Amino acid sequence: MGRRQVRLAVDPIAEAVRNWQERGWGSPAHLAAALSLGRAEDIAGSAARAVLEPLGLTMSRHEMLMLLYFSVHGELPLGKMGDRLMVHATSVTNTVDALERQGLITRVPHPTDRRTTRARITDAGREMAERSAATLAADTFGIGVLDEEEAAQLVALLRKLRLGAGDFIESEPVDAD
Amino acid sequence: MGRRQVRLAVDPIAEAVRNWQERGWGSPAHLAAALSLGRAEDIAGSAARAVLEPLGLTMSRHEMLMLLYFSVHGELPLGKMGDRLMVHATSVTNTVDALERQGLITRVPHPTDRRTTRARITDAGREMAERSAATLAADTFGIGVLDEEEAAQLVALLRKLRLGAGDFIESEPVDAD
DNA sequence: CCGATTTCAGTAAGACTGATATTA
DNA sequence: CTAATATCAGTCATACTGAAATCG
Repeated sequence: MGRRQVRLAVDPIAEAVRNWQERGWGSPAHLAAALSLGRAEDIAGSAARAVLEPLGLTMSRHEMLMLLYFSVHGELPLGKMGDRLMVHATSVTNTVDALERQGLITRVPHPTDRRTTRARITDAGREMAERSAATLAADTFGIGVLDEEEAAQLVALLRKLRLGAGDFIESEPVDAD
Repeated sequence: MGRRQVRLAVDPIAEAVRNWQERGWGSPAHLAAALSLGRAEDIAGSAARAVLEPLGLTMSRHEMLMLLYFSVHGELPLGKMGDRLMVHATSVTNTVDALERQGLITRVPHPTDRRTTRARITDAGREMAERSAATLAADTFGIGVLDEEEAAQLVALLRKLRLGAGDFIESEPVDAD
């Protein structure tokens, strides 16, 4: 997970942009942005994984656990979770297996549709969710060098990207009251 | 690679932020930024992988190929490549194996230090590098919804993040002349 | 019979650990 | 002898495909 940490003497992205321009391969703004996204995700992701690992969680497991934690009845069909987390059905099975082995969730049969199975978060799962969330927050999700305004700018830029990629449907912004 | 594509009715990140605030778990700006980074990388990464896959390349292989393509003599020691690409030595071995199998690079012995091996890009490798680079650029690296100014803003924000994480050493900005 | 839901078996790429051979 | 370099064997988490079982 993550990548080897070696401090480089020059910014490799700036260098890639320079090379790109020298060959006349078109505007490098999007190249630099794409490369930056990859590195930034690795930075934030590595920090998150480092926090989660001693808790016995991976990113996938943590995401599923939080999804269940915030669900209305602490319980969701596996298929719904696959949609929400945007992962394959087989990956859902794997992740549910892992979390169930850890006692953080349990599989419960759907009362009416006997094809479907639901996952339900356990008390231990709730405790774990609160603990991992608090630890991640205390670590500022690995991006604490950005202040709140910069983080907000980042979110706004990336929201346009996500919207353009069809990640979700545009809707009225809901202010927390 | 990538994740299952299902258009959601609401922005899952906005929802996570709302849940976060309701529990009083502190300022959600960094949460939203971290989640956005993950999704954005997935969007750009999936687009890149979709372009590279029909060429027989993965991200790792493509990065190594471009590194060699832009190197002064088309040739680098494996260890140096590991530093530059920030991957483990064993991963370098794997990637070099794959590219060599494809005839895009060859292993050449180091003339003086017989411990080290160098990878050299072949003519076929150069053609492939130019082809994959051109195709990725034509695809705007999967982030074409952003205009050049937005891409530049993104790069600037993420540069601060990378710098803070010790990705590279700050140095004088080099304007392309 | 058709389609939805979940699971299983198997494959692949990647990151890692630990051990090993070679050589500076 | 010690450190550096590269490789190998094996493990792990993840993503995927194709097939199967169950059931509406």
